[in-house]
Amino acid sequence: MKYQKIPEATIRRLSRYSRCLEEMDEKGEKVVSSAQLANKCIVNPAQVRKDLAYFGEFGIRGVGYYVKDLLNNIKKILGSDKEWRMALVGVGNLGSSLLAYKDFLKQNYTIVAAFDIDPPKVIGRVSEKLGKPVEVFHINRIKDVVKERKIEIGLITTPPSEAQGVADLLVEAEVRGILNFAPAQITVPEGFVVKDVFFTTILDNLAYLLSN
Amino acid sequence: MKYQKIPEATIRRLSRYSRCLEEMDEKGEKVVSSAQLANKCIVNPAQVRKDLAYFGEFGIRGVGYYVKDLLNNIKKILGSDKEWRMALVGVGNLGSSLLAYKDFLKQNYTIVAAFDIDPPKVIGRVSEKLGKPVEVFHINRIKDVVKERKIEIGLITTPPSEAQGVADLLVEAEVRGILNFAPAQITVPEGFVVKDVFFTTILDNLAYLLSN
DNA sequence: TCAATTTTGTGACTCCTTTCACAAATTTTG
DNA sequence: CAAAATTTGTGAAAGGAGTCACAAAATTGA
Ligand SMILES: NC(=O)c1ccc[n+]([C@@H]2O[C@H](COP(=O)([O-])OP(=O)(O)OC[C@H]3O[C@@H](n4cnc5c(N)ncnc54)[C@H](O)[C@@H]3O)[C@@H](O)[C@H]2O)c1
Ligand SMILES: NC(=O)c1ccc[n+]([C@@H]2O[C@H](COP(=O)([O-])OP(=O)(O)OC[C@H]3O[C@@H](n4cnc5c(N)ncnc54)[C@H](O)[C@@H]3O)[C@@H](O)[C@H]2O)c1
Repeated sequence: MKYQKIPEATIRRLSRYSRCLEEMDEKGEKVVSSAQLANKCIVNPAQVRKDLAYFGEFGIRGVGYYVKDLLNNIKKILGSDKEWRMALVGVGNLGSSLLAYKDFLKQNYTIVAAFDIDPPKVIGRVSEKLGKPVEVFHINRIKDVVKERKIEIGLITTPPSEAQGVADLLVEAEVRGILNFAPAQITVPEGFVVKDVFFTTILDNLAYLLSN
Repeated sequence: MKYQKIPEATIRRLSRYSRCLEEMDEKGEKVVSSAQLANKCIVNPAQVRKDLAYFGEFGIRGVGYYVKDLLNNIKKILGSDKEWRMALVGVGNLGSSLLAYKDFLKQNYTIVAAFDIDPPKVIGRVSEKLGKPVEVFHINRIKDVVKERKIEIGLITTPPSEAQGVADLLVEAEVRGILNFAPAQITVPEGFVVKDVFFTTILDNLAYLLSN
């Protein structure tokens, strides 16, 4: 297998396979064929095999894939085998809900600090709903805390007008990955990555499909 | 311009153009070229023109596009010129945050009813933070209320184990569009549409990009 | 042991999307 | 008014991504 550029869609599907394999593993299923996995994930079986083939040969001809083994391999590929430490900026509506999101606990993504600019939200506040509470700091402490807590991903849940400013702070603090929930186009230097979660874009998409 | 199948990516970009044009309009900008719009949206100028050309000729050669006019046209294409009435199912963490999301008020998407299965969340409850409060009903009333309030889109914010069941109820109530936040693969009959918002998929994506 | 069966991995093909490049339309300038 | 400048709309080319089809590898069963 020689090197090729890997399509972004492949990565998205790997994440899907990962979720399905986890379910299968929980059910105690040992082996899965590309056809079964494809069926569960609603894709083409050849697509499953091709996606996996970008990264190696994980299956056994005539048999299929060992669920646990394939799951581990996919996690290693995605980098979701390691613990990712995240910071949340903007402890408002959405931010609070993310802080209280219990499933993060079960997964390899953890919010280890939160930031806000509004003193009432900051002073002594921790998110109580979690087993392990999350401290809320004033935004002006972001650089220190990021360094101290080895934060690698930032979640932006401030109003859109603040998003670029917050992104700049995260970049300055060398947080290389940003997940942006504010509906604003933000730009970061080479070497940094932003992924957007735009509810409205998805709703517009739905609206289009329903209208046509 | 003859009919062609329109790429999904084109629809996503139209939504992006729409957001940018709205900003420009607010700033009072009257005219925009494909190059300027492309620059703002970080795409290729030819892409902008081609995307628009699927639907008609909206520009003037040598001039560009009238901001207001183009914005209206894009909204008409997306179906985001009309009011969309939505129901939210699952008034937990995330659900409450969506109910309190003020920007929905400014936009053409409105949550007009919410549902839950947990009586304490239902009885007499309304979401107070909004100017116009949202009533929370017991899930067993969904069919009536959907009909009565002419609901066209459903938001699923229940635990993943309940997502398919809720989707089935929405389908039965003839809600043709579903926005699913629960990390579970749900299926609906022909003629219905599901869009997923999987936080973990996006985080996996970030993790992959940061690891490689 | 060997034929039949299963299922992977992958080259070739098809289909779809993006980018390029330029004629056509319009405005601006001299 | 004509030439220069601008910018759209679009056919053609290039580039990616998805599907097909089959050889290769492994298992099963007689
Ligand atoms: N609430 C939702 O369900 C929802 C849904 C989709 C998108 N969004 C988007 O998510 C973002 C947050 O939405 P929300 O409803 O939680 O808003 P919110 O107003 O409740 O919260 C915003 C928070 O950001 C803080 N903040 C403002 N400027 C800051 C800065 N410079 N540094 C640090 N913190 C700062 C505010 O103090 C506040 O606590 C918005 O951009 C919104 O458009 C929200
Ligand atoms: N909280 C977040 O920030 C977040 C982030 C990403 C994804 N999600 C996903 O969104 C979903 C909701 O998360 P949450 O944190 O709000 O959970 P939650 O437990 O706080 O809320 C779930 C709500 O659904 C209700 N419910 C359960 N079964 C129901 C049914 N059959 N019909 C109607 N209502 C029902 C419950 O009573 C509860 O109020 C989950 O699937 C979660 O994985 C949440």
